[in-house]
Amino acid sequence: MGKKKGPKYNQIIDAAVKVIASHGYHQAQVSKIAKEAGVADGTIYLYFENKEDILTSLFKEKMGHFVEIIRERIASETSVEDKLLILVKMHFEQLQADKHLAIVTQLELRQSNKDLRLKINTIFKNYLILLEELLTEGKEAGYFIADLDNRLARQMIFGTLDEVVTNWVMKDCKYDLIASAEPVHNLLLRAFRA
Amino acid sequence: MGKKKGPKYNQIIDAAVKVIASHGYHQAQVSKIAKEAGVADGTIYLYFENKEDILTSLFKEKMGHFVEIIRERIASETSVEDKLLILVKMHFEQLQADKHLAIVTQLELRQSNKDLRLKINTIFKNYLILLEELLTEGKEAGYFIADLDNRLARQMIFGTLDEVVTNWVMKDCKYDLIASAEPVHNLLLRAFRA
Amino acid sequence: MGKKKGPKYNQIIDAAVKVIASHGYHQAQVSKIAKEAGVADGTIYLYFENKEDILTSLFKEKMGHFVEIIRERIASETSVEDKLLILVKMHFEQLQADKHLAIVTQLELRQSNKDLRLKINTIFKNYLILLEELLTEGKEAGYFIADLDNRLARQMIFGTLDEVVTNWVMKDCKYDLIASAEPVHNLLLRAFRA
Amino acid sequence: MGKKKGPKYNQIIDAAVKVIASHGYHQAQVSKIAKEAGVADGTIYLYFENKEDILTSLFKEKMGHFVEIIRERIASETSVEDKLLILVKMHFEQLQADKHLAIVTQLELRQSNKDLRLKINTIFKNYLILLEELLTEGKEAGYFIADLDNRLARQMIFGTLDEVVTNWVMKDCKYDLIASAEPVHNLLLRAFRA
DNA sequence: CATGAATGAGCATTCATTCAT
DNA sequence: AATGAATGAATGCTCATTCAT
Repeated sequence: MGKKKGPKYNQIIDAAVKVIASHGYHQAQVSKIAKEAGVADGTIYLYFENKEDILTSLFKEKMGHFVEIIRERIASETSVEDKLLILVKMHFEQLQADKHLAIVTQLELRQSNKDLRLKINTIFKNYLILLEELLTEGKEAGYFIADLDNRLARQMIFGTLDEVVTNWVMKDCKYDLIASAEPVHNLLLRAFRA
Repeated sequence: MGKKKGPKYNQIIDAAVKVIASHGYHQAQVSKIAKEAGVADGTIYLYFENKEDILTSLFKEKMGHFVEIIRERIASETSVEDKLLILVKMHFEQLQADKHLAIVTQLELRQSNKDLRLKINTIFKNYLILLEELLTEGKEAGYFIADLDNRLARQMIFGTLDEVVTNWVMKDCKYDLIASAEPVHNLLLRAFRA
Repeated sequence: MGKKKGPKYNQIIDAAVKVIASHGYHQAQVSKIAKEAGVADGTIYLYFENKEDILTSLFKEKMGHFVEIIRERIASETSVEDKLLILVKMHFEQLQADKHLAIVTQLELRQSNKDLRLKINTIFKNYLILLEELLTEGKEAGYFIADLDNRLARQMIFGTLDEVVTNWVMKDCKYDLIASAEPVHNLLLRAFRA
Repeated sequence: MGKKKGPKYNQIIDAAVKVIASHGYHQAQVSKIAKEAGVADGTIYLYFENKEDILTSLFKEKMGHFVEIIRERIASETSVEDKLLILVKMHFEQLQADKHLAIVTQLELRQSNKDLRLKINTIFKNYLILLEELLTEGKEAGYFIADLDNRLARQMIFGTLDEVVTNWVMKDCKYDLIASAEPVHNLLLRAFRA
């Protein structure tokens, strides 16, 4: 069981996103996802351990590269300030690019049980590491205040971005999220700048 | 049905907090709450419409005054900066004072369905209003930058505080949350200060 | 318990008829009957053994004299044919006179469990005895065919009257039931007349 | 849901008849029916929408053809009198042939709520239509009195047959019901014959 | 690989009845 | 006598998961 790969693996994940986004987490039964994916209920279990595994995998597949993409794009920048701007922009861009996914990750998946949420947090660890690297780099370069508490600053960045996105999703994604990137970036810089 | 009042009303709510905190949202059956409260299952329904009503009431009773208390305490301060410090401190204090409640509000209740979460958000509206008042006051007094975007700043404050508390809860509340109040306050002030 | 008499006894029975007629058998909770009667739930149990006892008593009180009244009125007639006409007329009259009661006895009370219905049948026994007496009298007087099977004839009379009344109730009692008395009487006589 | 077909569909209906007949309507829990049918509780819901659907289907399956069978058998007769005799005989025969079913339809199913009973009545409508056709035919052929009221006559036939069967069921089906067909037929004919 | 029929544990809620006041 | 708050047993239905085909 749980043999990943094969085209059905992605079919099922995409079906899950679609079903959860349109019916909500609690109405996303395995049979509904199977139907949407065009496979039999049992087939799901050839690709995933159990229902929770679909959701965790969904998160990994869709958000796993999230950090890598940002990290790569940032590498070519020299200034920490620009790096942070890129990060904020890309965070917003990636979620605005797939509104179904935004609904799923910001609202629906948070209704999952604690275990699932813990696994999701694991995936975020790389994001947190990236944030701390950025903060350290900023401090070492003398751009950020020397005694900035990395954990706190990281929580401020992530908390702010997450709250901004969640508010946007709750307003039905009907305004331009990316337009908020620069103002948010400015506010964060003001907080951290030496 | 749903005649609030009577000591049992509070007994049941306290039992719900305890049961949810120790068993988790999805393992908090009505019968378990009743047993913990020392009443019969049916008695629950003399005080609450249904299970969701227990949770909404729990939130209203425990968090409803949250904002009022902060607002009153803040009224006696003159400086906006001090007001914000009080707010951050009290936010942390109230949650650290009842760790069970912190677990319930930061982790467990967020697993509830969309309807319940919408009701919970309604209760938060007053908090957001208070935050915006504070921001406006700060701008008018010339303490905060004149073109500060209220919505963004409010999202930064709430997002940061919420993320800080959630991280603390996920680390089993084992360090002093209140100690973070001043550093958080400093960071926020840096971001907003003219 | 079950001490009959006292004005509340009748209050409760009348309330039961009203509640059952307007809300239906399955929505006639004891608490609803108590409220309608203007007494506390517990008071019901000072006058009745249990819920079933309310219904049986209701039937006894309202239908118990049914047969006696008919029997008395019939006594003064000499012809069996006229006696049967009186019986049919009075059967229809008594039910048309209290439509609430007609709904309760023809439709709602038949949803009760088998035990209750058996008790109700006991009350009807006197009616069946009266019918058989009439049939025997008719046969002895030579009006009715000599080899008329009393049981069958009794079932025909009761089955027909009951079906006619039930159809009338199901049509919302909106036509004149008593007008059917003579035609029904004629048909029955044709069947039995020597 | 509710995909009729498959042997289990009939297994479940037969189990329902058996369970209701032996335990009574109010003690016929879904789990009891499932156990009797030799399937899991959940399997019931692959074949029926809900519990009420089991009972309605039971009635349709077992009584739905009742009228058709009588109608077909009657078609080959020429005399109205013989047709009526066939009808009475077959009515009794079909119920005597399955005593469990007789108990269920004459006693238990009448305890069901109004909705279910309305659905049951719909099924009976064809029976009433058949009766009226027979009466009209008899009048046109000059066998029955010209001014016979169809509705009344129909109520007399149905009321009588139903009462005869119900009495038989309440006497535990311990005498021969079919033996009553001819006497009942004679009585009815006497009532209607010109 | 794929199917989908079958499984069966799990739970919120109602309401007749009691009994301390 | 009268109250009404408290009781707690009882049950239809869902849905993640399995396994024979």
